[in-house]
Amino acid sequence: MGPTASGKTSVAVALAKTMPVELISVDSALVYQGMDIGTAKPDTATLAIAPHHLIDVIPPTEAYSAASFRQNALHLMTDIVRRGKTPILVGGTMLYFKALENGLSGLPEANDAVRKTLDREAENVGWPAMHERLATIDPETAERLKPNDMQRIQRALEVYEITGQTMTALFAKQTHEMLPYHLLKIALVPSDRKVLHERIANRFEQMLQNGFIDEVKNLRLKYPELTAESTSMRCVGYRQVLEHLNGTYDAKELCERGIFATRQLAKRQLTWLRGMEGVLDLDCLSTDLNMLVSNKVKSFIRK
RNA sequence: AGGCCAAUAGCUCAAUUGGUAGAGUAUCGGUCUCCAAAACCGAGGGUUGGGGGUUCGAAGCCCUCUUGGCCUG
Repeated sequence: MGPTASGKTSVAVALAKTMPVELISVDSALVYQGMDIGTAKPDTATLAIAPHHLIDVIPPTEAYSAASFRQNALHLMTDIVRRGKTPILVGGTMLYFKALENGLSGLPEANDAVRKTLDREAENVGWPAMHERLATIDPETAERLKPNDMQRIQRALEVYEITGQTMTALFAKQTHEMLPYHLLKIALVPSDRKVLHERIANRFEQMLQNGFIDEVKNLRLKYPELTAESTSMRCVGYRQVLEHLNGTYDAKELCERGIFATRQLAKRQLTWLRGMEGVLDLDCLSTDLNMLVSNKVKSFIRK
């Protein structure tokens, strides 16, 4: 685990070269086909040497989710273990890690039609009013949600709409199933945030030079139904490129905003990592990082 | 060289025109159970370009300096 631009891929590839492991990507953006430059997806040469599961699994017009990830990852892990290898989960989508480890309480899956209906209602009355409505249905959930937290209010209402039961009731019912694996949790965190910020800036500028804007243009041509609201187009960088293409701001501002958005992403990822139990923190700026990780993993596998 | 205009938070800009400086954004911190590279919440930050003056009181008036822009020569 680690924030964006912490060097997870290179560590994972180094591991894959020297150990009987298989890599599973834990990344909500790498799942999209055709989104390569802006997601800093490992290139084909790298993927040939060190294959990653769960990369390029859906077109950008579709939506992935924590639940899909958990399901896919569990199947893959079973297969990998059967082949006598150790699964290595590499990525920065912390909700996916959490969903994998703790399960998801058997809530109903997302329902596009229900969400659209709720969206339309909210457009008229506003989310605070929807929040008030949730308070009459499921006061406990409403209590922990802010009136503007549209995504979670919508989810809570959606759950009720589909099952007729409140989220609170469903949480109480379901005991989380244990994950049948021993986990070694390693986080790559920077000892100096400034250095990570520099890396982020350099990497984003590089992406622009490598044709990031053209990548987005081509995606729009190939999938005319893509909009700014599409889950895939809400990814860091893609959103900003779209806004730039729509004329909201110039190239210089695109670069700035892309960097800001990436820094904010990294910050949120670090917040997750700080709150996680039993995580081994390693400095991603350390020069012998590969060796450090490799030693930890080796001794873990031996055990 | 002379004239005019501007200078306020890291950045872009407000301040009923003399009553004691606020927004957006950035930064920092946090929340997170099927969109999570998402969505949301909170915090810090300015001796108002420098110096002097007028006034009970100056971001706003006067003088001067500095910097930037425009105009004339």
